[in-house]
Amino acid sequence: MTTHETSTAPLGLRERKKQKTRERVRREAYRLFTEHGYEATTVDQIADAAEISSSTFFRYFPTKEDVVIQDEYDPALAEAVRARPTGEPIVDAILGSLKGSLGAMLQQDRESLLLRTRLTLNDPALRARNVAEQERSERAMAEVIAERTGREATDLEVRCAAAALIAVFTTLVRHWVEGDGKEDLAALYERHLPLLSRGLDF
Amino acid sequence: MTTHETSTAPLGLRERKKQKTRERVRREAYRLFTEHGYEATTVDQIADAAEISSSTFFRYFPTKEDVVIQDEYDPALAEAVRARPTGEPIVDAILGSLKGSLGAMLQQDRESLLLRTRLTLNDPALRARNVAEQERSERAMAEVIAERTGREATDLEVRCAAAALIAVFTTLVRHWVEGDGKEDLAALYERHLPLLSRGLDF
DNA sequence: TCCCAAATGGAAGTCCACTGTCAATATTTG
DNA sequence: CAAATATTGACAGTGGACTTCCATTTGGGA
Repeated sequence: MTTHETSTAPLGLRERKKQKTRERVRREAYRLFTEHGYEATTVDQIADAAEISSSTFFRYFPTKEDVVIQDEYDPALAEAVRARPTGEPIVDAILGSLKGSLGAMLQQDRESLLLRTRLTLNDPALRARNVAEQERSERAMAEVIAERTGREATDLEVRCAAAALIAVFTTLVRHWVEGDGKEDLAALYERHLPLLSRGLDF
Repeated sequence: MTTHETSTAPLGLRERKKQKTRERVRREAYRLFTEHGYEATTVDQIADAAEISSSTFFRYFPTKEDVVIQDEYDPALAEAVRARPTGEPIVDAILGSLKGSLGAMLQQDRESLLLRTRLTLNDPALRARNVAEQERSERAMAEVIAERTGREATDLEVRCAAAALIAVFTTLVRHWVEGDGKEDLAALYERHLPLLSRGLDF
């Protein structure tokens, strides 16, 4: 499940239409982006494909960049980790979470994750956006670690740990994408995350 | 020393002038960027400040982004690590390098590093560029680790380690910049890098 | 059913990065 | 010094993201 349903009143026709349009625009945008690249695709083309005017496009998305979402798996991960017992080491807690609902989530969104990641990894213009997301992930992770250890989230040690964790995540996802998603992402985590808990023995 | 002097024939007036101009443009660009931000500064303004026409600007720099240099400390680090004894664990090797010429280099470029880092950290448009640099750093680091351990640089384990290292570097530099460079960067490395070698004990 | 507010399309317009051309000027070379 | 060559400025584009405005359409409530 990708979208957070806000507890839902019957939702009139108008709203439903808007939602449809929003989805359609995104779908077409992604299609064009993967076909021709992000930069090479103009807003006009997206608008045409989605059968709206370009002014309407900007009513839905403040900028072209905003079409590219990022439904934050890492914050979701942070959330999942929160549910784990406090004594458990952080790496174990993460791996534990992956076996639960989070793993299912990953499987479900596999296609779209693959697509989006490939885009943000390859298209320079999208990277900036991605970096911002990554920072949020780092902060979220730092907060979880802080909660679990009674330290401050701003503690340099904690920030470093969070950064290292997210960096490994990213590396694994990148590897996974490079292999067209054929490998099992969860297995990659299980195999390589312990590197950080046992220490770099190089 | 920031620029690599190519072994130098007497270098005519024409060349000397070009070099001057190049420097002037960059200097003015940086000044304007820090004053008003990267996006908010137009090429015309830079050209005016540097007293050239905007067409000349583009003769010197293919794109506006290209004005922002990045003299790659991390690859330099990789180089320094190469000089260390092979048996030494990677983290120790890095810390060892910092005490040598690399440390001096950091001190020397302190101001400009501070300036540039602040820029690339705060200005979304510059991040993309930065990310590319970071990837190069990761690859360079991965290669060093590979050399020292007889593994492949493409080994996932190696890539993860390199990514984690660079991530911690970045975190430390960011912290350093946030504190206006008042702390001792080398000391930060010494204090926090061991986190990775002893393992995340959270 | 009728009216209002919201959503849309269309067109014209702004801003800025970047390109192409050409004539003027500066440097080099012989 | 003169001819050849390189560098520059001025100027007029182009393309694409984003804005503004207004007339039209559409959905929702009375």
